[in-house]
Amino acid sequence: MLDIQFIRNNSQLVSERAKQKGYDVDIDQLLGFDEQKKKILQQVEALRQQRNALVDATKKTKPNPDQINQGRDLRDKITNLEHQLESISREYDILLMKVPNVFADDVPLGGEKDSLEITKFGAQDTGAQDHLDYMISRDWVDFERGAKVAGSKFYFLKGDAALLEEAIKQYAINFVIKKGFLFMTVPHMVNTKTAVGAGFAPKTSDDSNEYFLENEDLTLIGTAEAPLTGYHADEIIPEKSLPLFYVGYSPCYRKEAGTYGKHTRGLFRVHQFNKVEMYAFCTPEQSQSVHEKIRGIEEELWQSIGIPYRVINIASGDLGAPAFKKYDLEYWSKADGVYRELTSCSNCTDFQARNLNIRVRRDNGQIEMLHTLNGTAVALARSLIAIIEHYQTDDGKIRVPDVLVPYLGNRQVL
RNA sequence: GGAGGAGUGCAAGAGCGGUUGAAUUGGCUUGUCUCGAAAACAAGUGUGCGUGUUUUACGUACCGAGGGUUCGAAUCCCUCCUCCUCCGCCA
Repeated sequence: MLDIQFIRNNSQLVSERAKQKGYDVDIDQLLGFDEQKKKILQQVEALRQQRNALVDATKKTKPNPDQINQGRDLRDKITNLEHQLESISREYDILLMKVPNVFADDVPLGGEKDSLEITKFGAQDTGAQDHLDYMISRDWVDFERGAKVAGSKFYFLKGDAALLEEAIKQYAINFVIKKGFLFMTVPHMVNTKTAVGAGFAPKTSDDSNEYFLENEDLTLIGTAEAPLTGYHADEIIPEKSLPLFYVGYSPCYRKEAGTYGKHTRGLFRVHQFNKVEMYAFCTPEQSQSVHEKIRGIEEELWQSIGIPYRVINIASGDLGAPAFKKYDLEYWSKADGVYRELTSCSNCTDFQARNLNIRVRRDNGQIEMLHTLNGTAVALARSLIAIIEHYQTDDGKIRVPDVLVPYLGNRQVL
């Protein structure tokens, strides 16, 4: 969520940015609730003050009947006002949670097509066999049996494809560790507080991309970003220990309902995939450079694997609620002759941090919200697509990218 | 899953209806002392919200979470969560 103080002082901007992100929120109504809430709170506190004074006066002696009656009267008034406060607070909270983060000045306005290309790597060759056809021909993937045991868009990876996935994972984790990130495994389910705090839809929402567990306050994670965001919830971190860099590995579960019209062939959009995710906690003044650093790691990593790509600065309408700025790295599909999303990194500024109460204690003792950032190192299913499209040999094999050779028992070809 | 115990400030740990925002000890910060350090001594040391002459101040809330009882709750009652011990089960 945003800081109410910030919304009070910048209501025009917040309202405009929300619209440009494609969110419909009534800032004036929110500020109205804010005013009412404040007014009632002041009344409640004045009454509490009276009550405390009364109690104070009767500390040494037993209260007389008159004082007890006064106390009863105060109690009833306070209870009554507290109920009012509670109901207004509820509406206020709902509205406040709906306000999306603002975004950076250099974020292009508009929708998916308005995202701006920033940089490009490698050639835009064509003529590769489609990954799904190829993998089926090698008996590397089985969607039919995936559907049998779970449902459509579930799959088994088999043989060398599964080994290749493990190799990419190991390579990526080691790559990112060398950049100063601490490797962690994470819970694959999170409670509602954590899920919503990280910016994911709650169970009550009907357009959620998440899987929920019956009779439990648990959501299957769609990304390790969720547990990693919650890792430092309700903590105050000393300034000198920031920035903190973590890299998590986890499966990602996504319903992907209502993805009609989106590219869904093969492994590109599935209900479950594995991902190596970078995460950072830092001070507000560090977050821009940390964002560039994470983007730089993604580029370096994918260059080292030898996959052509471009980086785009995501347009406002595609940013989502938490992101202040987002880069996507899109690999060049040699089979289809288009760029497609491979990784993504976002600066969420203090939006997630405020939800989960994650703060920094400055060297001078001051306390404020810190900033959080996340970025994909490798999303394994899509990584397989990219490699299989770009490393097909003339005799129908897959040449192993040089950097992955040590992770495949020194095999050069699969 | 069953039985029992416990959750208090940075940490350990007291308090079990009013004098407790919270004893005591340790940690940390500052000061005295010292060439410096240690030791000793002294003082300080939470967070949110609101008000204000917005650096000193005042009010209010917070003792796992949420409800309740009461004139008054860290203290009593209820529900939930977490941790520990024992039993069961199990990779």
